[in-house]
Amino acid sequence: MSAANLRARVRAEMTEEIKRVARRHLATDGANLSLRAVARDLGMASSAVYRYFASRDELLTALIIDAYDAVGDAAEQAAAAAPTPLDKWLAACHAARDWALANPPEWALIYGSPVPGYQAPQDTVVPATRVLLLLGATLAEAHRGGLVAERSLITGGFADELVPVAASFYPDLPARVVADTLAAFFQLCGAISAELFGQLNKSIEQDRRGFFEFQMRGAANQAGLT
Amino acid sequence: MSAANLRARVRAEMTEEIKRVARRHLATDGANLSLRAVARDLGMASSAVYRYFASRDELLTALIIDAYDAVGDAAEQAAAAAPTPLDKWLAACHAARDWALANPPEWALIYGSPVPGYQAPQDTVVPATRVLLLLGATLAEAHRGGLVAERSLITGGFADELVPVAASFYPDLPARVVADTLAAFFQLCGAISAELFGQLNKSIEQDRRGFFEFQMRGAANQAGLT
DNA sequence: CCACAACGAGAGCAGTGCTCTTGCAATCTT
DNA sequence: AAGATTGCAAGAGCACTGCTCTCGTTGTGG
Repeated sequence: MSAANLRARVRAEMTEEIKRVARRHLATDGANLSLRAVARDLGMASSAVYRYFASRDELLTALIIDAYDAVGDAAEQAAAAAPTPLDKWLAACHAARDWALANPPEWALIYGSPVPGYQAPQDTVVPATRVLLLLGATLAEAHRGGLVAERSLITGGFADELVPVAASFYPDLPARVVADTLAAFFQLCGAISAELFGQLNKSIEQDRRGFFEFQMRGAANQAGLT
Repeated sequence: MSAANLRARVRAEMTEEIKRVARRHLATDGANLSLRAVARDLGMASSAVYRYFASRDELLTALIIDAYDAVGDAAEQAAAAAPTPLDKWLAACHAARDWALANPPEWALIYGSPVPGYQAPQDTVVPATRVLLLLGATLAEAHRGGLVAERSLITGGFADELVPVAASFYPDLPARVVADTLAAFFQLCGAISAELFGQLNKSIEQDRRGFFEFQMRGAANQAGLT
């Protein structure tokens, strides 16, 4: 049955090869990468690429899902290797930052401004939440272990909206901690994007990692994790 | 001498008109707006636009500077009308968010992923720092009034890098507060971008403003401002 | 063995940023 | 006021883009 697999195998390899070259082009062209340029690099006609991806957006979607999974993998592995919840927290944050620094255009693709005219399909929402869920799981573990300090209750309607959404993942987590998880995740994204997109242009050159950890310790502290 | 002003006046109006139409196109096309489409909307040849902006990037730069100034104005005015430092802080944050919600593509232009191939010229750095400087000034004022709580000293080389940069703006502000100002600014950007770019897609629908204020109060609290 | 589906290549369409040339109107100089 | 100069708008054109269609070819399942 090797003959039966030939086409499928070649197709899979070709798909991966296209994505690899597209990732390379992402570095220079950003979100508006040129399908023709990718095809040219592969020595094939541009129309042939459409046998593998129905449109440029579909190729972008594949890259986006891969990126979400890559940063999710990195963060989860780093967290798994750390002993305490706070260590897991910091390890996950650093892993996300390290991945972003190693793959800037892909970070921009998933956490930067949305590509104009591109509508993210449903396939992307699950991988997109992995890092957030990891932070939440870390906080939930710490909460079960009594490591999350109590703080003032939150006021406002957003807590009532947030709890039912989080209930399926962390049934026993108070609304305040859920809100802090989401806030911390946004802070993580903000810190990495700011560094990556040049917001702290010349203010900190050397110890950017230290400043990042300062911020993430602040986020953990704000959530009550010590 | 009205004749002498005619050309200059028409040119200024035309420049403003081009930017206005370009801003409108920004909403649909994002950063890769079409100069030809802008020209078409204005009823002129695409080549004529090049009399006003040497390239698409130069037009983008003009829009970026305008956007920085607009959000800076909004935040400064809001802060000026507030009594206490914490009120100023929250007012500035809400003003920035309100502006972003009213002008999403322009927010994406300045705080989203950088436009591929676009190198921000030097003209943009001063207006880009206005909101950050406003947060710093608010904290500095609170610090002079003894309203900033003392916290643990920061460790790491980033403090030594940060202080000389901040010294020209806030001579008497401790390194810890400077670091918290920068962190808070990143948190502000992260919170707005996350909301705007769809990160909290379906988790909070109604009280997004409340959740934003929750985050910004957290940032202020983290900086020691109560 | 053969029908069929998958595939690659090429031409073609409408659109893009940008340049160059051409003609015209406004401004400055004498 | 006449002439020189400059600013401006328009059009053609180049190289590029995403995408579609058609046409041979080649691997695959019945």
